[in-house]
Amino acid sequence: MINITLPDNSVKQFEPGVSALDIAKSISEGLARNVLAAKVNGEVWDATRPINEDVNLQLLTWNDKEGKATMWHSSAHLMAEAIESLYPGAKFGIGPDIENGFYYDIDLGDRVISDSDFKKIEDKMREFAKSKQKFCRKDISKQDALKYFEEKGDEYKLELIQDLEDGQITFYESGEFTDLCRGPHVVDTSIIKAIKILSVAGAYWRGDENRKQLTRVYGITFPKKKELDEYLERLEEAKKRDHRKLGKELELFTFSQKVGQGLPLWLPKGAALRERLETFLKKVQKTAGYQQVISPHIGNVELYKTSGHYQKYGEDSFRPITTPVEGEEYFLKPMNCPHHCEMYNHKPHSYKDLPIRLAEFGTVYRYEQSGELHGLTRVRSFTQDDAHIFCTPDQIKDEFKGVIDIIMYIFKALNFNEFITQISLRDPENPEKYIGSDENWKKAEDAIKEVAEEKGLDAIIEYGEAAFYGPKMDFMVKDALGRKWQLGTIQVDYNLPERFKLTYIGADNEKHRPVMIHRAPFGSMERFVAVLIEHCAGNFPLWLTPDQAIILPISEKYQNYAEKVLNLLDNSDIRAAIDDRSEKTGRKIRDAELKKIPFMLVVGEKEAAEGTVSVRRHGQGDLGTYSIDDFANMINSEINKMLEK
RNA sequence: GCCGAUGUAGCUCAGUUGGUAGAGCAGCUGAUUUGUAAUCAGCCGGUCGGCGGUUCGAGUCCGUUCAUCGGCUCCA
Repeated sequence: MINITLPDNSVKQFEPGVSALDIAKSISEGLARNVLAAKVNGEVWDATRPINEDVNLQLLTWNDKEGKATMWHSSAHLMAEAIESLYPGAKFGIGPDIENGFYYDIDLGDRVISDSDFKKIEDKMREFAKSKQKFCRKDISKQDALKYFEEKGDEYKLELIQDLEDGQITFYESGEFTDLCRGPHVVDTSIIKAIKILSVAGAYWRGDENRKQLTRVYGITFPKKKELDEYLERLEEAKKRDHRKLGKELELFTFSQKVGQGLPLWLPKGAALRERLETFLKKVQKTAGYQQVISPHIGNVELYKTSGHYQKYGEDSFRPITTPVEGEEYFLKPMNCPHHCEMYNHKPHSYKDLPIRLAEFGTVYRYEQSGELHGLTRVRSFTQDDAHIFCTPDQIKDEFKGVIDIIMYIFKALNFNEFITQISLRDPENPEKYIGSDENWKKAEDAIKEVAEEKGLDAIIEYGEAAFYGPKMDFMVKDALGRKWQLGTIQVDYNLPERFKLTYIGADNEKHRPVMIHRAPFGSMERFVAVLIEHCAGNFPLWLTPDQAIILPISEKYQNYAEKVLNLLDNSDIRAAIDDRSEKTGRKIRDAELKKIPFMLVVGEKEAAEGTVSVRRHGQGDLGTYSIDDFANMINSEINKMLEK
């Protein structure tokens, strides 16, 4: 007999060779029906795989992340089987489960799959699912595995098998489909009840741009139709938060084909909102010892030859600007650092001057590939809330701390509670890839890790993700559809100080090389505003929102009073407007609600007589009558609370 | 840049097998003077993304190009 320890620490005894499914059955039939896989000593197994020794066992169902992953992975096989039967001779790359569903990369030869083919694939999958195909795991020798796919003529699987070790290779069979796969899988296909093919896209084999592009088909499945419907509904809801849609509806920004792709036009409301963000950050930075600077939008080619950007990116950039002078070339600036380096260089510096923190809302231009452009999150012209800190190696830690404080304060003021912190360090295997001394790198990397710890950041450490010029820390936030975008960034740079020959005179009266820290808490104004819109679904924090209140006179008779209220609010720095259309109050309220204006102030006979306003809050309804002072105080105290450090 | 899809009025969309465009909202004008999510009426508005082709005739078919969307690759 073997001992099976369950998650509640209870121990049950079974004959060797028992499967997780058998154990589930011994608990209840209902549980057995829902088991998708099992975690055996921490490793996810097929529920049917025999267990031959004492183990810790956790049964996995749809409620477990690994359970979902198992079902989606099995669904990928099911989809491949369906596609193979509909498109004979199709060759298969890889077909993993992903965060929401699964995909399979397929070489269809000359054939294409488009949206209109989804239904027949779904139908075929449903047909196979119903037939209760069992997933059978089979150990196979490398030689036999190669032989199988040679006969099938699938060069992708052959390539994958070449990289595997003999003795470690398994096949899974379900119905007519056999796949190279390490598993695990669900017991049989009948658990897959609701099926949706979501989209099709091109994807390079092994992620390599120079290799063949396969057809990637995305899908998702659920054990119940209701769950699929809910998922699709959630997707629809998420699309309503899309910053491109809201940006248009709220008249924040627009694009014009005539102006050019990826070149955002900030409309009055959007520009005002952005300016408030900039003013807010400028104020914070002033307190933190930054100095604002301004540099031009173009720079001589020599600047970028010095910085090294010309050699590396010259060809993929906007083309140089030529002048009447033969051979003279300028570039639109793709970053602000070289300009700031030259500012540092305008005079000699003492160690007593450091750290020097130069900040600029600097607009930069980068020729992103056309397929990369995406609303405000990926554009060709954007404004970085940039700053460069020139300091000694020993000051890195304190400077990092200071920047993190700024970023955390910003995130708090904007209700960003969920973000991902990533620390990117050297690849320990290839230290020669990086510029700067080993000693300095170690100092900086340790400083970053320590600061993250001290600040209580739950940071992910990625080795090998550092730039060649220094380690960095990035802050990422997800958009409405779960796509990750990098916002804030803090990067150490040993390269540019070298290239620009930056120096300071130390206490020893010798010249030393300062370290440069690039940092941008927002990242770029464009991307930040985009993510912010999706985050709050257009309901901006009160201090930031375009119109904080709208005054709704009941009729023309109260227009004068409405103007008086507007004036008084203006005196209290509250942004308000009057809806003086000859519409019914219900209509004005409806329109104000749709415009997501936080406060609606209804004024009529009673309010005019008493000098009050009748307050309605967006999404909440009537709050009752307030004196104008009380209302102004309410708004301002709410704002002050949000902006508390 | 690559794969797939989409492009009709400011916005959201309709437009049967090819017979030179239609709705709602927005806008304008007028009436209405209104109390917590849409008052009524009239009017204006489109070289159907651009260019080329097939056809007696193209929003509808074909080619090409531009832009957008979903991915891939990229992101100093």
